[in-house]
Amino acid sequence: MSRSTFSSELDSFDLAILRILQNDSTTPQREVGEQVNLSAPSVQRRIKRMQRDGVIAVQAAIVDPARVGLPLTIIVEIELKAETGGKIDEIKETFLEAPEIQQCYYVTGEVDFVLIVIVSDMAEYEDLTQRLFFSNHNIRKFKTFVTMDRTKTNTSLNI
Amino acid sequence: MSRSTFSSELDSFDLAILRILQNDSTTPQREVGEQVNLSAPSVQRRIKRMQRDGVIAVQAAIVDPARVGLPLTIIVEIELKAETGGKIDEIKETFLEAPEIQQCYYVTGEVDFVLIVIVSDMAEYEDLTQRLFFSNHNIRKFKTFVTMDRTKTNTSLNI
DNA sequence: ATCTCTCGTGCAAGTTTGTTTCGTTGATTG
DNA sequence: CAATCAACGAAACAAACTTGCACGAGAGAT
Repeated sequence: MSRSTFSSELDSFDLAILRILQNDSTTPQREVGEQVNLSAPSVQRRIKRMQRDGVIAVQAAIVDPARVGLPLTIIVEIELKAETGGKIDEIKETFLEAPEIQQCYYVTGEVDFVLIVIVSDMAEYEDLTQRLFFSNHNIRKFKTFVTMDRTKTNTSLNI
Repeated sequence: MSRSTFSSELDSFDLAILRILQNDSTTPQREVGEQVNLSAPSVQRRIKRMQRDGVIAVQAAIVDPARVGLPLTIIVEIELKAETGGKIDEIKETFLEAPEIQQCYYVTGEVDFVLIVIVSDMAEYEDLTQRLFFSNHNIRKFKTFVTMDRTKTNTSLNI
């Protein structure tokens, strides 16, 4: 089995390694190697390359928000004003800077952005809406969905 | 500084450790210790406990979906039929089992579920809608938002 | 076909990190 | 005040990571 000439291409070994690490990144390289039939150094070189190339974005500890005082997950749909053309990047930047906004998607359809916000209580969310939504003249309106249950919050992909 | 008598409570050391690990879980315990003013064994004991107690859900490699052949992120809003009361758990189970569904939130408001789906192309998404949405008689309707840009897909919390 | 260049590999040695042990300290309680 | 308990750090130890090196397979050129 051989690697493509493009360094950014992944072969079946790389995918097998990713399948393991996206479920548990603490798995020792030796054990990963055993599962994919590769030596530990080889596994390490592949991981290093995938980190360098951005295939692996980060290795992170995923924290349960309810256990650190952030029991409220809120999904927000944002609709911009029609004439808001060149200000998209500006709005994205605003959302990127807000630590309460965990995820932000720029979407097609009836709305323009979908946000996932994680806060400690409704007061904090109200404060956020004042700072980021009501005071932003490019936002026509927004809709709030309070989540009752975080049924599934995976980080792994179907690879 | 002391720990509460409840083993599941977190003190400021624990939070400091989490702040580091949720951004980079490969940080050596020794280095974490230096940053929070604790010895490496102490850091380790706290990490172990937080893993055991579920404060740290998993440590995972976060993979860029576009780099592994999954360039399409789709957000789906699902509205159930009114009489669908006791079948919520059944529907949740369906979503939990589907590997293309990365996230699922059960929400209040105009819709009942918000899903984040990651697939390779529209054909795969259409297939998913047939299998999970159209064939499910508890679903009244669903709305699809195709994302143009994954502006922010953090896993870290504002702690 | 043969040569050569490149790339990835495994092994082994060396380095760093993670883990366990053990004695001490400080706070709490009887 | 003594006993108890929980958490700590230093040191010893085990495991994992990292690096250097030589080998072998595949690609391209002659």
